[in-house]
Parts: sequence; C-alpha cells; structure tokens
Amino acid sequence: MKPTDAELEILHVLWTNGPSTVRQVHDALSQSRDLGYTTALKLMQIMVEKGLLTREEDARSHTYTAAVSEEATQQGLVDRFVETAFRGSASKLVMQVLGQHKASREELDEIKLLLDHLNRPDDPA
Amino acid sequence: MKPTDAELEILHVLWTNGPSTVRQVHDALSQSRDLGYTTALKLMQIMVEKGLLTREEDARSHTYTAAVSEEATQQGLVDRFVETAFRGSASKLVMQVLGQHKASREELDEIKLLLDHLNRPDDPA
DNA sequence: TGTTTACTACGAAATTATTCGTAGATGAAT
DNA sequence: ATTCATCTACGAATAATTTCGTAGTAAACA
Repeated sequence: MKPTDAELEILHVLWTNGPSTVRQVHDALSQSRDLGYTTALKLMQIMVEKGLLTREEDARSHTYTAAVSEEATQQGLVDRFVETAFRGSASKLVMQVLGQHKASREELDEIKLLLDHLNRPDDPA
Repeated sequence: MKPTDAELEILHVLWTNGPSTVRQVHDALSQSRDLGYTTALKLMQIMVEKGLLTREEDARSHTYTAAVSEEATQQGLVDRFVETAFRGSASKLVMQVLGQHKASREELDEIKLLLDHLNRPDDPA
C-alpha cells in the first residue's frame, strides 16, 4: 500500500497511458533513465504480489493495469510525508510549497478558489 | 543532503530542543517509539559524516547540533516529493493536501493570506 | 523444421537504511 | 583503589529496494 520510488514511476506510466505491457512501460521509462528490461519486469511482478497492479495473462506478453487509483495513492503518500517531514502540520507544507512559487498564477487562483470553499462550507454560493 | 526518515526524526529533536547529547535525543525519541541508545548514537555519528550535524567533543558526552536548517531541509524534501509523487506539479500537491481538511480554519486563513500576497506582488498593501 | 526473437520466471548480487551488541575508556561513587 | 555507571567506537546482522543475468518457453519466420 506504500509504493516505493521505482514503483511510483511505473504507476505513473500506467495511470497516464492505461493498461500496458512490460515492453511499453519499459520503453516509457527508458526515455528518462537507464533501466533494464528485466528490472521493469521484476518490479511489475512484485507489484502484482503487493496488489498494486493486476495482470491479464491472455496473450504471450501480459498486460498490466494499475490496481490503485492515483488519488488514493497520492493521498497516502501525502499523509505519510506530512508526518515525517512536517511533523503533521499540513499547513506548513502548503506554505513551504507556495512560498517557492512553483505554481503558476492560474494554479494559485485555482487554489484560492478551493480555499474559499473550504473556509465557508455553509456559504450558499 | 537528503536525510532519511530516521535522520529526520533526529533533526526534528535538534531543531526543537537545540544542541543536545545523544542521551537527550534518545530520551526524546524513546517517548514515541522503541529505539536502542546505540542506534541513536550510530545514526548521529553517520549524520556527522554526512554533514547533517556538527559535534562538540568538549565534555565526555558530546554535544550535537543540526548543521542544516529546518527550512532548507524541508524545501529539499518538498522538491523531491513533488517530483516523485506528483510528477512536478506543486499545485496538485497543494490541492490534494487542502482537499483533505488536515489544516484548521486558522491555518487555512493564513494560507489564503499568503496566496493574496503571491497573487498581487505589485499590490501596494 | 530449424533458427531467431521476444517474452516470463526466478535467483541472487549490490545498495542503502536501520538496528543493536560488544568492547574499551573515562569519570563518579563507595 | 575498586567498582559501577555512562559514554564512544565500531563491526556486523537484518531488512528493504533496486538491479540484472541466466534459463526456459513459445511464437514468428525463413
């Protein structure tokens, strides 16, 4: 339930491209870094054991699908991260991120909008 | 420059309590989890090698001090986390955090205030 | 049909992180 | 001075992650 870094890379490929073979995942990951084919295979086999992926064995080359959603996974990662890196203070994390202007103005507006809603859950608007 | 989980725990103690001996750090950590004294010692020795801590050897029991600031460390952790978990989208991370109401209303207000400033850097106020 | 190619299975090496035991030294207490 | 408590140093076991090589199998093809 707590994917490692390498596992996250694979999940991202599957979340983005949908169900894929080892070959397809390996091709995608190879564009950004060096990675043996059998390494990708082994990782994906382990991920099936862990329940992170499911596997269709129809054809000769199996097709893998993410068994966990991107949202749920990221939520788990964030929870853990807030605990370990920010001693549980989610707002400190947000402040740290926003203070580093890694988000565009449009993104900031979007966030502000969300905050308005959160601040006034009883607001009719 | 990239502290592990155990190292972060120790850094948090030093950031909070200031320069401390292994004994003091161990006592602090023991309150929340099981940890051998020599484990804490070993970790702190390694952290000195890595440059995460400095050590005063005046007395018999050495005094350790955090050699990295909390802000800089958290910034590094956030950068890395945004990359691995959110493929570089800082705003997605923020949305995920805020959507889970882990922050109090006061904290949300504080964040909103910061956002206002970020949105209008040319604002005289 | 025989050869090449592409795939899976799996063992195991390499790396990193965490853990603790033991040994040795130094200071405190009796 | 001898004993006891406390400290550092350090080797090494354990665990988790990442990596890849080799072997076996089956499809594709010449």
